[in-house]
Amino acid sequence: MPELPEVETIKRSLEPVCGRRVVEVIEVNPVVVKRRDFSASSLVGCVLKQVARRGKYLVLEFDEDHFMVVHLGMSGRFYRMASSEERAKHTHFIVKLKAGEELRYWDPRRFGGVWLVSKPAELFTALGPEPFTDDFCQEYLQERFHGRKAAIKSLLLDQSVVAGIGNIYADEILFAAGIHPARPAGSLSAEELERLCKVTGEVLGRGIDCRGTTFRDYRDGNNERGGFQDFLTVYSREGEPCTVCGQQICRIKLGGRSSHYCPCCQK
DNA sequence: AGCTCACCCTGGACGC
DNA sequence: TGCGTCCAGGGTGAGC
Repeated sequence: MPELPEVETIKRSLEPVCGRRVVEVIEVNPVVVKRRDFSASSLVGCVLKQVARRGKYLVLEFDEDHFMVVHLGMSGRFYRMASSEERAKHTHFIVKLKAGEELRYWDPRRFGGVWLVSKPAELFTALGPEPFTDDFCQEYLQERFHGRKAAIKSLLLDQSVVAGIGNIYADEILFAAGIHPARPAGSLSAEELERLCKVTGEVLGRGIDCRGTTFRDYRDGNNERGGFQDFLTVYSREGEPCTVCGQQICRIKLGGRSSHYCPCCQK
C-alpha cells in the first residue's frame, strides 16, 4: 500500500536514472492511462529530467513539458529493471531507457494509473498541503477541522486535508499522538492538533528512513522490500499487546477502513 | 456541505 | 483437491 513514505522511497531510488533518454514506450495495457495530453510514443527521444512526488503521486518530468504521473493505488509497483529480465504478469506500462534498462509499472489490482500530461499541477488542485511543509500546522488543522464531526482517522485519509497519508500511517500517527481514531475531528484541542502535526512528520520520517512498509506488494524503485513493517505499533496488530502498556490492540471499522488502536493509550 | 458507503479489481486466506 | 466466499484498500461518486 504505497503511501507518502513508499512513494518518496521510490522517487529517491529512481534518481540514478535521471538524465537517461527514452528509446521506446510499450503500452502493454492502455487502459491504465487515465489521461493523455500527448501520445505515449512522443516520449521517445525525451530525456528524463527529474523525478518528484506530490502526495502519493510520482511525477516523472521529461523534456519538452512531457510529464508522466503515476499513482500506485494499493498494489502497484514502479521500478527500474534490466530490459533482459522477464516481464511479470500485470506489467501494464514500460518506458525503455538507453543502456538496456527500463521503468516498469506493475499493478495486479489496477487501482492505480498513469497520466501523460503537460501540466501535472492540474491533477493536484484538490490535494492538501504536504505534511513536511509549514502549511501543515496546528492553525491549519484547527481551521479545517472546526465543526467537523467526522472521525479524525477519516479526515487524515482525506487527501484534500493533507496529502500522502494512507491507512497504515494514519493508524500509526494517531497512536503516536495518543488520539483515538473515532474522535470527532472538531473535538481535538489545540494541544492535540499541535501534537498531531509533530508526530505526523516523525512517523512519516521514520517510514522514509525504513524505506517504506512492505506487507505484500510494495517494492521500491529497485524492486526491493521496505522495512517499516517491523516497527509498526498498531496496524495489523489486532489482539497483540501494545508496545507501551501491554493492552491488546483493538480494531474497528471507520469509513469502511480497518482502524487499529490501543484502548488504553489513545483517548 | 458533510458524511457514509458502494464500487472498481485481484490474489490470497479460509471454510467446507 | 477444489470450489465458493470474504477481505484488503485509494480514490471517486452516488445518495442521504
